[in-house]
Amino acid sequence: MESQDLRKAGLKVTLPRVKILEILESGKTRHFSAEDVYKQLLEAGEEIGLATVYRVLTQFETAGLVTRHHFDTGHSVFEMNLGNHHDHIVCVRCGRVDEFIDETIEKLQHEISEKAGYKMTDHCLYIYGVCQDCQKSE
Amino acid sequence: MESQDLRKAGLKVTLPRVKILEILESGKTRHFSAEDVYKQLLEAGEEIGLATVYRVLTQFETAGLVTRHHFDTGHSVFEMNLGNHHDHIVCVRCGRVDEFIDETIEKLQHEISEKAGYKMTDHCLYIYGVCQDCQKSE
DNA sequence: AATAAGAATGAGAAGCTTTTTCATTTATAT
DNA sequence: ATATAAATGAAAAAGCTTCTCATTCTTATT
Repeated sequence: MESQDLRKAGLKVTLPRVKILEILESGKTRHFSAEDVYKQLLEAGEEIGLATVYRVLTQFETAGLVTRHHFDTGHSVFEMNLGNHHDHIVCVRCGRVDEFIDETIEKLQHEISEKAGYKMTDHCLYIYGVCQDCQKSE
Repeated sequence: MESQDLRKAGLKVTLPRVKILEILESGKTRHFSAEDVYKQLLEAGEEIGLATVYRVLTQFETAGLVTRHHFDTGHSVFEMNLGNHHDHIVCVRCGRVDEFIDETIEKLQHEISEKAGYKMTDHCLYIYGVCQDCQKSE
């Protein structure tokens, strides 16, 4: 039950928060802009304001439920935290996002951090490019 | 002479472009927001509009003279390309930025792009951590 | 169940960074 | 010197995100 997640995060169980959590967990996609979430809410007949969507997503981020990615496409993208780390490859034309994981790169990052004297806390690797579909329609 | 760089890039040699290039090359800092550049121009007594700063920086980016970084701070940061591509390791405490380059990672990124069907245009790898100084003063 | 207190929400305004518009100015080739 | 196409400045607009504030809802307490 999602309401437990909300309670654990110290958030009251309200309709907007439950609905947004449902969408994020629905699994249709994994990466949502605030606008994406807002549209899905409208389609589902829920009259929830965009401001609330942003507020709730920010709260979810603070609570560690979602991660916010700052892609170069100009808007933020939110993603449920499912515990499995991965990096992103983003289409600069259509905004499509794919995921990948490369163990070699992961290891190298730790080595690099050590060499530089840093205690690594996080990292993000974004590859930008033109996806297959967008290459066709050039 | 900077004007040669501009000509090579197919850009007319205009006062705004020369002045902005000078600032970027001044070496006081390596990372500038558009606002940073704009302020330095004002301090230098140059009446150059912010719109022009953005335009010129974007042109410089297209021309390969500068690289644009989308940090999580909400605005873009520009940096002169000195021919040496590198990635960034950022201290989450003090904001210190170090640079590094790892050829293996570079190669792997290209391979990953191909596998995913993308034509890679760019990438950015940020490692976040606590730098040596900040680890001491914990 | 009813109530009180505080938190959450919606709608719109506002804030920021960045881009666009358009009349005017400027660089460059002739 | 002149024509022409590009560049510029100022202001408006765009796009994403946050803030304000009156209203509504959740939750703990009667």
